[in-house]
Amino acid sequence: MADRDHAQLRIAADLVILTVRDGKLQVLVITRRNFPFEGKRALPGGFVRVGEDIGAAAVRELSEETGLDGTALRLEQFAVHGEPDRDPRGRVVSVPYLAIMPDLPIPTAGSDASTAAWMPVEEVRAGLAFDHDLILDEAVERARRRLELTTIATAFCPAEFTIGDLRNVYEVVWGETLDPRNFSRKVTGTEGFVEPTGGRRMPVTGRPAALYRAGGATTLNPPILRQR
Amino acid sequence: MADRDHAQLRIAADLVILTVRDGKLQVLVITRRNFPFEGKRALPGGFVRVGEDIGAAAVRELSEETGLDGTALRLEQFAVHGEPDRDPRGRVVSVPYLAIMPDLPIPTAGSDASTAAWMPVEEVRAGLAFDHDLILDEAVERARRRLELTTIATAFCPAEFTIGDLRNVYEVVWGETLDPRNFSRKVTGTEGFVEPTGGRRMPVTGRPAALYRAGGATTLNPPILRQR
DNA sequence: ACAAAAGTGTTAGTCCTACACCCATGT
DNA sequence: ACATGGGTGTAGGACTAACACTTTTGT
Repeated sequence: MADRDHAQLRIAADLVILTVRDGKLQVLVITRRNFPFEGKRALPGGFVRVGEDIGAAAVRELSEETGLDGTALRLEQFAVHGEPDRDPRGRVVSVPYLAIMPDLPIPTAGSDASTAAWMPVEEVRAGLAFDHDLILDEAVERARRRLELTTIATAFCPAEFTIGDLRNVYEVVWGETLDPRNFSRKVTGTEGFVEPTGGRRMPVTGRPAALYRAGGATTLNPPILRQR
Repeated sequence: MADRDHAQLRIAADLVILTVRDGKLQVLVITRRNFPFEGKRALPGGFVRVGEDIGAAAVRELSEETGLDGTALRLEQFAVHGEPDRDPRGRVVSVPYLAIMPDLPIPTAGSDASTAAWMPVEEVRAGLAFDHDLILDEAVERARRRLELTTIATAFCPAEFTIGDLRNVYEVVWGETLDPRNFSRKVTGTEGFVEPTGGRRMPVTGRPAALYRAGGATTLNPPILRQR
């Protein structure tokens, strides 16, 4: 019935951390220092330890490889990849996590961390180690859907942001332009999406924009749907 | 860095197979014959073999335990559970799959299969082995969302069905009643959701209903949203 | 004739889109 | 004054919910 020869089976927790930076959707990647795919870019992540929870492993690996604090992020797990030959080291089942964060500098922490960097999703596409290109694509599609139905877009923004900042997130992630007037109304009219802080921000030129912080709601009703 | 003591780590593929039967949402469960939780109900599933794809293992276990052919089902993988102590036999990471099928009798195939049966979700709730109650809840919530955005409801129905049958699926899975008139228009007005077969079905009493088959579309645009 | 289920018409409301227009600032 | 981005008003269309009403059968 159950076979016992599982010596080589391991679980890896991998992370797709997305941000909007320089007007582009960017992903946090590291450069591998070891076999296999040495020198190639890959998603941050690593093996789950004995007795360690998978989500905890994701947070730990993120910290070790990039210096970021994963406990502050909403990590969302999505579909695993476990094809028997996806890793030349043996059977490795990858459990991927998606998180979204504002454009912060990567703390160039200790040993491993020096190679972590933001890279535009378009640039790394088809260039990552393992099946990480596929995992990245699935994460991006998931993030796009999440913008439709949840308030996660605020996670791309700093603590205080303008409606224009938020619209920029949607435009960059979806790759389409939105009407600023209608978007503004839709966001401010949705209970719990954003709350005015009372502050304002002066643009280089133009009328000052009101500042907002993320509201308490997590789901968006009605949803903000993409054009099809 | 990576530790090597993974002797006990195994992957299990578990299945949540849902149907609508006797006006209730039902799930396919087996009765366990072995340690642990012997005699308790559980979701069908079992350990992935060396060199075996996880999805293939799900199909194989479904066939072994229930006699059903999983290749005919759209299996959809959702969030894994890998807490270190979720299985008394050691570290087992469960990869759950959701599938939806019409109300068919369970083939009482060979040895293991005799215990497989449909059970109403409400009746098995809080009574399953391992953390299968939790996995079931997540699967049901996922199925509910799928009805909103995809044409998956037709998978609950036999090859030919009436609009009333389809409405009954929504009502049972969502646990709310829908207006038959508006539902009928919404479904027949959505390109690719259902196609008329030309046939009719006579109810016990009342006007005959036109028969339909599933159309080619998989996503539902516009979606059919639940009341909030 | 009646009950029951299927299906059509209609109306009022909500939401979305497009775009004209006004607002507030730096240069 | 003018360019620029922020924001409001508004009209037309699409979609929805609610429900009166008609159709088609078995008894």
